[in-house]
Amino acid sequence: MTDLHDLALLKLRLDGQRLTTGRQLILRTLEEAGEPLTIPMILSRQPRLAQSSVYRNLAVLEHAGLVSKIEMGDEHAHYELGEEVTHHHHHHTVCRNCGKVRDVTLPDAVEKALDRALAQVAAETGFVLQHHRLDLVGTCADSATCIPPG
Amino acid sequence: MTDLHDLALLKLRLDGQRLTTGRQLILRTLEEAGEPLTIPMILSRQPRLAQSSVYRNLAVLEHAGLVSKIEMGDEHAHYELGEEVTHHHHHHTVCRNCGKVRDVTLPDAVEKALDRALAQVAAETGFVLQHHRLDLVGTCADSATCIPPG
DNA sequence: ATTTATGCAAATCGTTTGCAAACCT
DNA sequence: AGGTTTGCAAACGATTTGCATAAAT
Repeated sequence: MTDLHDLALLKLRLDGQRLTTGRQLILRTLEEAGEPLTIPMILSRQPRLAQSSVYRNLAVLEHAGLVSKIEMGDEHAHYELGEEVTHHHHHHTVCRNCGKVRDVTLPDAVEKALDRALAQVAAETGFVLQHHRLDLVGTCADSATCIPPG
Repeated sequence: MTDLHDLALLKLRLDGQRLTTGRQLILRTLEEAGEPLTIPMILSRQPRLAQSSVYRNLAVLEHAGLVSKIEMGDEHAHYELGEEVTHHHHHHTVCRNCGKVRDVTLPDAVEKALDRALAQVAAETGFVLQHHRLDLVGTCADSATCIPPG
């Protein structure tokens, strides 16, 4: 895996953006977490960061393709390093009880068959397919750690 | 297809709820639309309805399994008749330009293979899978009717 | 010196809620 | 007469924005 700092520098430059201290800190926080984080989670791990700057910087990082935003209805959106950074195509499980979002990977054969079927359906309707999102909705395995927020 | 009124009466009764005029009107509006509607769309089609009552009633109808809510990040949520009402298993295309949400159906074989793969993945991680959501993200075919909101 | 980023506080906007009046599929 | 639903207006909460200050990977 390419060094995150260098890749970030490159991708931000392509967008005419700088790799500031705050942006680096956000990227490192997401990298270390290894799972999707909400903004309150990022802020609690990095109290020096200002909330509004995190919102703004995540938008910049998302636009540069470094971060991907996972929106799950009403609660806080989750953020993680983008697939171009992690080289890891995946989907998400979402716990309806505690709200936790985790990465899951499908067998390659299934993913390919799905891609083909979606391209086919899109072609039939004329829809211009850019990508798809697949979420597994259910509840956590371990009720000891599955505690609703608030 | 069972008559919507009777099915609604039944399902709401099971939830200890009444089928009021407003709830009927919402259900008929969704039925006639034949596609997912946002609350502003429902209100513009039925100006007699009060916004807060529509929010409350959609929550009641969703709980009774008559309506399903489609949440797409920041914008208004979309609502449509539930699959138990329409007997029509499907997913959604979402236009990144105009925000429109449309129903799409996958070939049965693909859907079954996907179900199997997801059950397998869930079993491996212990996640208790209830259902999945699959969205095709892209842009509308017809640029003449694909106009961003606002 | 100039441009861009930051941090605070205020504004936005979809949605929810309190409460008194209306309803009674 | 009793419990539910409605409609209005106010509250909520995640996110965005205005503006003056501070950096400047």
